[in-house]
This record gives sequence, C-alpha cells and structure tokens, in this order.
Amino acid sequence: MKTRTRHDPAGQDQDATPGTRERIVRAASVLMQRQGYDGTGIKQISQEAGATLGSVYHFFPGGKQELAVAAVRRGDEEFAGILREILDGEPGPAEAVVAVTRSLAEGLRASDWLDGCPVTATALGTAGRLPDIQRAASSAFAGWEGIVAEMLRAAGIAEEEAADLAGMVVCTLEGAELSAQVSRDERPLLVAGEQLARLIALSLRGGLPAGS
Amino acid sequence: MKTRTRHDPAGQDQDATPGTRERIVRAASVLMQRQGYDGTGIKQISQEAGATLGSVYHFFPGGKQELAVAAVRRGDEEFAGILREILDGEPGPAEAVVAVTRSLAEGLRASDWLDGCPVTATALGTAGRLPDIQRAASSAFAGWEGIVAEMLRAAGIAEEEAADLAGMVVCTLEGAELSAQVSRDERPLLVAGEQLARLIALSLRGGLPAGS
DNA sequence: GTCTATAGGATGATAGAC
DNA sequence: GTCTATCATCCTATAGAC
Repeated sequence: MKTRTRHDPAGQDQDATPGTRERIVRAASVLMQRQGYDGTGIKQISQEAGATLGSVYHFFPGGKQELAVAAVRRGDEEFAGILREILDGEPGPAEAVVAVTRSLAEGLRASDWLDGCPVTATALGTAGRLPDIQRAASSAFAGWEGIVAEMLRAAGIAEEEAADLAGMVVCTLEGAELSAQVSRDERPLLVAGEQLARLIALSLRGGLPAGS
Repeated sequence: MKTRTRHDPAGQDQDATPGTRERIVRAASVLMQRQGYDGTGIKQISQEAGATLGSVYHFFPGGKQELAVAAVRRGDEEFAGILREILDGEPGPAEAVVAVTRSLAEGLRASDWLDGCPVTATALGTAGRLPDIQRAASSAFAGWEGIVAEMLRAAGIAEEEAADLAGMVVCTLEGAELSAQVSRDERPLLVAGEQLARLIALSLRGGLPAGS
C-alpha cells in the first residue's frame, strides 16, 4: 500500500533515515495537529520535513488536501498502535483506560501542551468543507472504538454494551484531552480516567442499566 | 460592560436590530466555530456581518485576535444560557444530561453538522500560540463545569464528587459533540447521554467508589 | 462611525531546468 | 526526484476622506 522508493532490507518501516515522502507526512501530521489545516502552510511543512516545495507536490499531486488526508491517517495509525500497546499491558479494562489517560497526560505535558489529538484539530477546522479529511477522521475514531470494544468484549462484556461503552470511552478521551490541552492542566484527563473506570467496573458487574 | 451606541429602551440586549459591534461578534463567533481561527478571514466576517472592514477595526483595534476572544466569550455565554435553561427544566441531573445531549444532537443535525461547540475549533487551532484565546476558552469550560456542578450538588451529591462528575460531564459532552460532528451521526451524543446518566445515577446512590 | 484604497507580506499551486 | 522561480490570489492591517 505504501510506496517505498528506497530498498527496505528489513521489510519494515523503521524510523532510521526515513524517505522524503515519509518525512513530509510526519511533518504535516505534527504541524496540522498543532495549528490545524488552515494554520499550516505547505511551505512550512516542506521546511520542517527538510524537503522542497517541488517534492511535496511530486508526492502529493492533490496538494494540501491530499497531504492532510495522509497526515490524519498517519495520526490514526500512531494512536491506534499506542492504544493497543497500552491495552495489552494492563490486567483489566478499567486499569487499561486509566493507563491511557495517564499516557495522554504525559504526552501533553511533555510537549508543553502542544500535541493533543493528532486528528481533531485538522478535522474540526475543515468540518463541512473538505469531505475527504472528514472521512479520514471519522474512520480514525471508528477504528479506536473498535480496539476498545474488542478489549471490553474480551473482558466479558456483552457485544452491544461493549460497543456503547467503547464509544463512550473514545468520546470522553477525546474531550478530556481537548479540555486538558486548552486549560493546560492534566486533571481533566485523570478525572476522566477514574470516572470511565467506574463505569467499566459497573458494566463488569452487570449493574444499573441505563434507564434506571 | 458592553458599549452600546444605540439607545436601548428596554435596558436589555434583545435581538431586534443589533448594533454593528454586535453583528460583528455574532458573525465572528459563527464563522470561527465552523472554520477555525485561521480559516476565517476578517473580510469574510465583515461581509457576513454587513459591516465594513473599517468598522471591524474601529470596534476591535486589537485586530483578529481581539475579535476572536470576543467571539469565544460570546459562544461561552450562549451555551451557558442554553445549559442553564435545559437543566432548570428537568426533574433530575440524569434526565438533564440526557436532555442536553439531545439538544446538542438537534443543533448539529439542524445545521447539517456544521455548528459544533462554539469555542473548540477556535481554541484548538490556536493552542500554544495565542494565549488570550486559550484563556477565554479555558474560562468557558470552567464556567460550564460550574453550572453542572451546582446542579449535582443541588441533587445531593457531595462537593468533591460533584466537581469531578461535572468535569467528566463537560469533557464527555465536548468529545461526543466533536465525534458526532466529524462522523455526521448523532449516535455518539446519545450514547454519551445514556452513559453519563448511568454514572450520575450511580453517584446518587453512593455506590462503587472509583478505586474498586 | 462608516467607507474606500492600498500597503506589505504570505499563500497554494505551477513550470521547467537539472 | 529535486530544486528554484514565479504567478495569481489572498491575507491582516493601516491611512485618511467623508
């Protein structure tokens, strides 16, 4: 699926000396995550990537829009990987969700509250205007939900309830990271983690259906 | 606090024939909500408001940045009003939160998924770059949390737990609205409403502390 | 307070040499 | 594939007449 112009002996995408296209996508992902679609210039991306403007348009003939879609997909895959990694390392779903919030809080603090969700800023500024970007973002959310839902089902929660809970988890993580970033305070994320854990524990015990 | 150039007999800010400054702030709020800070031009704002560029800089000598702060504050007040109105009309906090999600879903659908949270897009695109806007957005979130916390305390939830729950509610609403807008589907909001209601019901019964 | 005109710079995108 | 030069357009902000 990915066009590699350089021979890759290991057959994997390592970080070592990434190709030009790869550097452009990475730079676009980081910059648009921080500044949004309209706030990020192609010239800025090319400089940050150590490439020229010509190279950008060589790899992305569709221009800024095509590049933004690639950047969102990249952010999608990155967070999906982190999510899977954390979830696999925790004993249960409640602990796993708390661990994710802690990881997000660390990432925010380490970047001085600059690096939030890798798709939100790009998607939000282009909401009813650039459908390709919107679709890529929507697909990212759906994928993350699927990962969380799988974990919940593996823990014994019924199919339908797991899907609802997973949606709730992803939405809350999204909102809590946003709130933490804007207020430059990790508390929203930590509180969200605790409350989500409470909710998951409740479902694990099969208690208190929604209507009561 | 507000400079009114026109005589206002009722002593209130009615919608009838709003002054130029008011029209500019409204247009800026709507446009930045949809397109973000960098995606919205001052010229576009002035046209939408039926004002000239000179008028915009007359009322907002600080330029785009000052105007964006006013727009975010306006969005803050508007949603705070809606929130208070809905919360007052519901019998309990669980029903109230569900009613809010339904209202948000209706607003999204009615605008063809264009009008999401009135502060998120503006704040997110300017995150570590324009502190004044960030502070206005942070203050908005804090205010909404306060409104929700007051409702929860009035329902008998202890001070500290009410604060945490209110933070959770606002974060989840934020994330669910974002998710619903991006996926053009109201389900994230409705699921979030149900799950938040479950969580609130749990707190009302004093059950299942976070650590268990 | 309202309006027009314009300065000064940045933007997305293209052309074409190498 | 890489690079530079350039076009046409847009932007924020200002100046100054009315």
